[in-house]
Amino acid sequence: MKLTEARQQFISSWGAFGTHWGINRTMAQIHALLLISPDPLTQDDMMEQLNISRGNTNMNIRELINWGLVERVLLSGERKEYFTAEKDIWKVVKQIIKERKKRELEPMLQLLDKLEEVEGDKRDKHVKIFVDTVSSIKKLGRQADKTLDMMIKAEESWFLGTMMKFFK
Amino acid sequence: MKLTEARQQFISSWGAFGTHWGINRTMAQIHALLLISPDPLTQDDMMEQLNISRGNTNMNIRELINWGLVERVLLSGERKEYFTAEKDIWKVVKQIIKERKKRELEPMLQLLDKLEEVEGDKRDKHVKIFVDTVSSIKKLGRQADKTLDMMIKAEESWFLGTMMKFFK
DNA sequence: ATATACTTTCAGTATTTTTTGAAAATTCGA
DNA sequence: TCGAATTTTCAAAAAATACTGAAAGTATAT
Repeated sequence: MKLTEARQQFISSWGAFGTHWGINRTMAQIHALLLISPDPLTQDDMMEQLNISRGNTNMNIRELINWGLVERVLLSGERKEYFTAEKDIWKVVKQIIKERKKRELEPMLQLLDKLEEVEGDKRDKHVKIFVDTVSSIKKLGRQADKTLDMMIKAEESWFLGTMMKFFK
Repeated sequence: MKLTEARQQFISSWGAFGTHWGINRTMAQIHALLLISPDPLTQDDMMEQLNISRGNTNMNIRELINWGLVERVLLSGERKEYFTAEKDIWKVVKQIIKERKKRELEPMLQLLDKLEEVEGDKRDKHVKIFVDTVSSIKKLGRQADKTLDMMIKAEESWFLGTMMKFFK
């Protein structure tokens, strides 16, 4: 397979993959493009390579910056802004975990704390199953939260090495 | 907080949560409703409690069954079909991991295998970064695949217990 | 100061996804 | 075998989401 075709496939699959995980196609594609670009790109480069409008490009770059996956680079002597993505995949994964944990897991745990305090007699089976369900989700959620914290702090080598032995 | 309100909040947040993870709102809400229902429900029960149409209910129940999260129950002497969800959250999580792994991670790894074999000279920096990116995603993906396999096989007690010690 | 190069915004439009509801299909008891 | 109860399907409608492009905003060089 030629590089051009392979790049095309990579970008388009990364986009499709993203949509299964609640990330919009364009954002994932811009990220993919930057991952496989040896040098920083401008907005115009991305517009051209992905066939998308200026507005769309701009919005999604900003979003990627908010997620901590892309950053602005200033090239000396250049007026234009350039963008680049973190290339270390382990760091990328950790960053995504960090953000999703903050945006989704933590608020969910807070809600569950509130819901667990529902009024009512646990002898009522509706109350019982509600409280039991909420408690058990909370328990697992808290464990996940801790585990992910550790992953965020871990080095790839430590993580892969130890996990491998651990899980044989 | 009253049970009715708490249930409402639980269902609606579970739905919103789902949409952040590529699961449609109704499917997540039906699942939530079944999780906190002590007894099996009929389609009509769900339609009424969630205010959704028959078609929508039917389609999403089927989808939940495909995901292995809900099953049909036959109540003796009843013509109608009843449905119930697995209540053990650890099992639910394992089932979701299993399905997403099969549907998404595995096909992704297959694609990466193909893309890694791109033609071209690695002294070309475009070829080099492409191959390096694909390889490193593949490496991490394979590790995730193995780790998730272990989780799927593990018991909750083993998992939580050992993970806790492991991660202090 | 002004012109120019570049970036950001956002109302309107397009696309995709989800939902509806009525018709068709199926199941089951009599 | 018939017919009522129930489930399934799917074309059309609605809702949600994403994208465009032109105008407004900013920064920089001269």
